[in-house]
Amino acid sequence: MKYNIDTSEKILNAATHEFEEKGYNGTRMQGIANRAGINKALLHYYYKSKDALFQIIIHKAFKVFIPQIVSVFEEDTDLFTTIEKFTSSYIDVYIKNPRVPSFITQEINNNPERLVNLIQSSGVNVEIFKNKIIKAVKEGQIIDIDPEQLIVNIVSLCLFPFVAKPIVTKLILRGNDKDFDRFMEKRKNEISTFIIKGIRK
Amino acid sequence: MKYNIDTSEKILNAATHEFEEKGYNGTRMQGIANRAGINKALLHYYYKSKDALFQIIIHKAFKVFIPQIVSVFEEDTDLFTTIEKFTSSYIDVYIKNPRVPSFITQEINNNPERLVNLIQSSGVNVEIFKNKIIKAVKEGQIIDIDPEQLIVNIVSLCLFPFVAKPIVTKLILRGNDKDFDRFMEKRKNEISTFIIKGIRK
DNA sequence: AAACTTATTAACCATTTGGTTAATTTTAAC
DNA sequence: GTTAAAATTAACCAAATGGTTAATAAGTTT
Repeated sequence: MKYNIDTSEKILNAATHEFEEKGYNGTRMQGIANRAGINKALLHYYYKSKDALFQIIIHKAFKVFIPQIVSVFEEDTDLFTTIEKFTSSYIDVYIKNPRVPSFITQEINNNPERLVNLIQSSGVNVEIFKNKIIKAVKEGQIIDIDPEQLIVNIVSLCLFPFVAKPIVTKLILRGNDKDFDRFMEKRKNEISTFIIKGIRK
Repeated sequence: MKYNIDTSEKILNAATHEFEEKGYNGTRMQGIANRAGINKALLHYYYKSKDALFQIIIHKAFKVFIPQIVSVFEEDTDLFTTIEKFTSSYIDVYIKNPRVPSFITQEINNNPERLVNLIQSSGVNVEIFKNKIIKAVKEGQIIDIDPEQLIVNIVSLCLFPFVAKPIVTKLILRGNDKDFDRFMEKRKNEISTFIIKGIRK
């Protein structure tokens, strides 16, 4: 026997929660151990250091989420369909993993370099999407919009609500977590209409 | 003489930078002292504790930025003009204070309650804006859009690029800080066109 | 310039924190 | 059932960190 897989998973789950909630600097190894119901020494027995554990978790997060989105870019469909599919599946991923955007946002501040490298090395290629937009402009299908502005628009509309979840929930919706979920579920389908109407000629 | 105003400001500046860059948990009192070119004991002589210092800084940030935006809501202009003015001045504030959105975003994660209270007590009232949207829908000026979705759209489009600045700069623009500034300067004027086209009947 | 207040510092302290050691219990192998 | 490997723990450690103390330097007042 080499490493109890059950304990290993328990730790990884606990650590993921802690890091997502409190960020790297706010997370304590003791806190992870407590949450996993184990001893701090055992934690270090399974994972060398806090940093090593964090690396694994952030890598895992990207391995899971990025590919689903990339595949949408690469499909050979028209721009409108791409936008519809992208927004819908992008929001859907985060409805199921609502703490991830904040986690990533925190990481942007702490270590921008690492994050950029991670995304790049995970095969995201914005150029394909850019070209699709440029083509649509040339063909007169959409208005003359800067492809970079449009991409930022799309990503902003999908991601920001998750990053600012408490503000959206309490200040704008004046509700609770359930109201937020409903709001995002509705958004998942509506957002592409808004975007497409904003660029269609 | 009670407290050297110069030293006091030096500390506040240093602390603001540190907190903005590293977040509450990542910031060290020694780091602030170093940056201010003083001794750690003097830091505590001027500001009771790390938390007290942080409170002052986050309050100050809100006192400065919120009122400018609220005033736009309250003006008695039509919806389209309101959107134009809001997006333009909102983005402009952050072009001049680009680290603030990340700072606030970190605070959302650490202490959502405090942030929501702070915003509410600083007089932001979304209802005025909501009503303006509802009225525009009724009068057939814009399509039948959920006012909450529209507000989130507007805020997302303005704020998210700042929160994800490194990603936008390196991954989408494939440039540097200057490219980002140019991008946002252009965005300041273009974004309202996109929004209004997206809702106009 | 003496007396007093304010500003600044070096040295110190208690607690927290990531990480280690060495011993103990559990599991698997023979 | 004995032995070896793996899993788990209690106790410990050094460095970092927020904060304090007590002494000194710089200004003000009279």
